[in-house]
Amino acid sequence: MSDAALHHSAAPDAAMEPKTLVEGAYRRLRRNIVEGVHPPGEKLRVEHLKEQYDVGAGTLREALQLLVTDALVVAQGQRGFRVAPISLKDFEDITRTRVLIETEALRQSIALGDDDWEGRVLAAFHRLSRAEERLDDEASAREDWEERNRVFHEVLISACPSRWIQHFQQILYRQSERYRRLSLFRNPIPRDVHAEHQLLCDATVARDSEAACKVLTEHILRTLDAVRHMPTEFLNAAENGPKVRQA
Amino acid sequence: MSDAALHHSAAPDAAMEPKTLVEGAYRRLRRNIVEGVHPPGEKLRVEHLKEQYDVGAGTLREALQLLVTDALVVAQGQRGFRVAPISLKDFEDITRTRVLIETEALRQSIALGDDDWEGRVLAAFHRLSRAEERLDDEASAREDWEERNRVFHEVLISACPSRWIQHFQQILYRQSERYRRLSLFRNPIPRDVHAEHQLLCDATVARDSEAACKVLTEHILRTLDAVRHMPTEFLNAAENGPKVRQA
DNA sequence: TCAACACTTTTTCTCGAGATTTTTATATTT
DNA sequence: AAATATAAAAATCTCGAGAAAAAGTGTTGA
Repeated sequence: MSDAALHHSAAPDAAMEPKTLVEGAYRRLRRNIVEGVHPPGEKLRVEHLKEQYDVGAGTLREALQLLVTDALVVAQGQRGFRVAPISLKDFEDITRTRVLIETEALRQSIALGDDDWEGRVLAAFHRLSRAEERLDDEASAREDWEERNRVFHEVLISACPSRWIQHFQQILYRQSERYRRLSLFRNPIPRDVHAEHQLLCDATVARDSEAACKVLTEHILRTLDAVRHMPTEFLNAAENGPKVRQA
Repeated sequence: MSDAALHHSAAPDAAMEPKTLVEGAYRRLRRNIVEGVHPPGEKLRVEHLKEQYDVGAGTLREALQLLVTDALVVAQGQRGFRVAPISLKDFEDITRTRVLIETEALRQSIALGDDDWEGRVLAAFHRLSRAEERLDDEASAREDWEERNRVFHEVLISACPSRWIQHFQQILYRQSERYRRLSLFRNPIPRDVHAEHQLLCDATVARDSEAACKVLTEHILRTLDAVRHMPTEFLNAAENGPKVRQA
């Protein structure tokens, strides 16, 4: 279970702050891996990272083990840890599975969401739209956009009562984000993304399950295309070797 | 990610033996939790368990963290670890999500499986049937049956190319098994389970996706009924612990 | 009787150091 | 020069001890 326990977790995870050093290191590490600070395939040497994250070796190891089950880090027998590698095949898998999970979640959400949920959807969409307007101007807007995009997708399915589906959605979204951030390293976020979000928001509030799921599916698949057109170096140069070479 | 990393893991996890003490402790702990040796809600004190599992405190903590992400153990802030509690609501969620995941996996498996896969399905079914015959006679047959039932379900979807779907299926199957073992603590395995497996096997080898998924869905839902008719003490008396008072 | 406070005990959390294993570098031989 | 073998270096894995926090216990006072 990522950070918040699957059971009895009232508040969203990002809100409450870590109660333990392990959890703190876990979150910072996870963020840095998703954001590409630790690129795919990079060797994660405990001796070096303990200084960078300012925790003991054992503590850092525990945080790494948490990331192993999240599939963001792989543990190789007795040869330490390493950032999970990436591949087009893996991202295709992630994308298809995410479509399966997230459309089902949206379906349930639309069927069961109340007026309050509708309000939250509109609010999240509005916040996202505002961030999209600022994308070209300020450089720092990218981080805002990423955060608000995540929240928008989360709110969309927040009326889905299944904790497990939401859990799997979180895991897959994080995986997707890692790929997307790589593909958007140069390419800006295309204009029509906003239009897609608009359609998705409209169909959802109109309680049109089929239309909403259709839009969501295309929306998710669009990211796959972006990664497909990504320079191949990004995907294969990930198999970083013994001598760690920074990107 | 349970025990085998999601990426590049050639052999099934149960086959290869642990390369590290952490992984060994992780597997033994997981098995004991699924089998109910550590009942739901039980406090998992590191100081006591380190002797039972014959490893150091830090090592045991790492193993526990792995189980946290598997949702078999919950970590409570600074109040240690505890076996994940159970509830009928949770099991309904697990069951429905499992239907979603496992039917999709079966669909893909049927669509893409080759002759070799068909053979493995028949072989797994045969082994399971033999174990079912011995269920009444020998007492030790229960463990055999559990193992072969798991393998049968795994083989059914083994031709599904999605690593992520298989990963989620594994997690959910383990969760289900925990509940099933509780519900079967007294009640024996009913006779008609064999008939269901037979139907499932036949429809699968006949490449009849719709029929196979229908049978599989009913098969999974049947376990939910069994748990529903379970004495309520099992579900609520789970909040074990020294002198635990509910919040 | 019950609540609040201080004290003791237990448990968790964290860190640093030693033992294996893997990896790198060097030297020797064919 | 290539390949094997030996030695050195680095990193991992593991354990036990100390600091921080929680739970438990008993006493006092209204």
